[in-house]
Amino acid sequence: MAETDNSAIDLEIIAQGGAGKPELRLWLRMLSTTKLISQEIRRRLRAEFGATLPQFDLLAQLYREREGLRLGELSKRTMVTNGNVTGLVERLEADGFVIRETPDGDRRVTVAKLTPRGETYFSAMAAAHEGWLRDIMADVEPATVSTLLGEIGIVKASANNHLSAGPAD
Amino acid sequence: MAETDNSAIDLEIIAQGGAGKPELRLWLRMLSTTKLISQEIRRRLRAEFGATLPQFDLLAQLYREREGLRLGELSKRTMVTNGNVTGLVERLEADGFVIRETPDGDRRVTVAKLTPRGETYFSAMAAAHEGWLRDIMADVEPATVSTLLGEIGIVKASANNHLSAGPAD
DNA sequence: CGGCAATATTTGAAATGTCAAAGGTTTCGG
DNA sequence: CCGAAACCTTTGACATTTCAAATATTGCCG
Repeated sequence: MAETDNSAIDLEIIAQGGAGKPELRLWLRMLSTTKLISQEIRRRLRAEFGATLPQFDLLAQLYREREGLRLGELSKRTMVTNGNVTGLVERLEADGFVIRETPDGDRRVTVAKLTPRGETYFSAMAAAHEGWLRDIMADVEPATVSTLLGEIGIVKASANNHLSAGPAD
Repeated sequence: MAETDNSAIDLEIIAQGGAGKPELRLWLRMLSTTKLISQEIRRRLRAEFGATLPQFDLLAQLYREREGLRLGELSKRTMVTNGNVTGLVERLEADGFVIRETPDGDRRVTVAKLTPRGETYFSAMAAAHEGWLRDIMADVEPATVSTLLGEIGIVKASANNHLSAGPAD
């Protein structure tokens, strides 16, 4: 069961002793790796900026679209449910990083956009965030990073084609 | 705005799919892929078994250790915080899938173990779960699965070696 | 013009997630 | 033994998460 991994923190134990089905093993390894890195990023975001990961994600989307985004669009891009976006934007607005406004044309819609303060705040976080990732992946060869980017893309495409709800964007 | 404006210079590309630093792109792709598959698994677990993903994870650990596990050990293996394990086990116990007991030797400890009903329940879920994964990854070549397993292992090892808290024990 | 389906967001209940602080229980040094 | 340190779990405050139901608004069709 020991392969190249001695970590005690390891979801992969679910698989039958490491001899299990390859797809299952791959999934468990992806999941535990992502969880590990997420927790590290979250820890640093919290310690250095007092922010959470979902907040960072949401701000990142708004940073790309200076005109702002409708909440439904934010929901799709961040892969967060509608109801969740409401609460996230509420808290970010309370902190002064975001403002909500309803366009004249369609009063069903709420558009969120960054405030100047939000832009400054996110800029600092983004720079740090990128450095953290280079640090975390410091032992991974550039060629491996490149290969992984493509192969994980294949996995993502496959998953997208086999959703019970039908392919989503 | 003239002189001391160095805040938002080359960060436009952050969080974007097209260009930018390879490590960042890889991370974002890993994250979105994992999120996508997690959501699919969660949907099916809920629809077919009325279970949640964290519950499934926890039961999987107990299934492998028929003698039961201390809550702290469960916390490490599932990568869930201590406080969270308490609530998870509480709900699973209320549903009759798990029992808690305190060993005679050390009354600080709580050990959780599967009930017979819990074993039956988990067996069924595990079988289905494995099938779902083969389905979701149906378009990924076996050779790619194998390559990915190794390369993601490298990423995980690198992350583990660069945790701000020091390597996870 | 009236009504109804489609669209967009909010709300509410329940579960999960974090961290920090508080509770008991051992264990060990003096 | 006694008291302090170490250990294990629970609790509490908050944020995030999902789904489903409720609201609100628009657009279209008859």
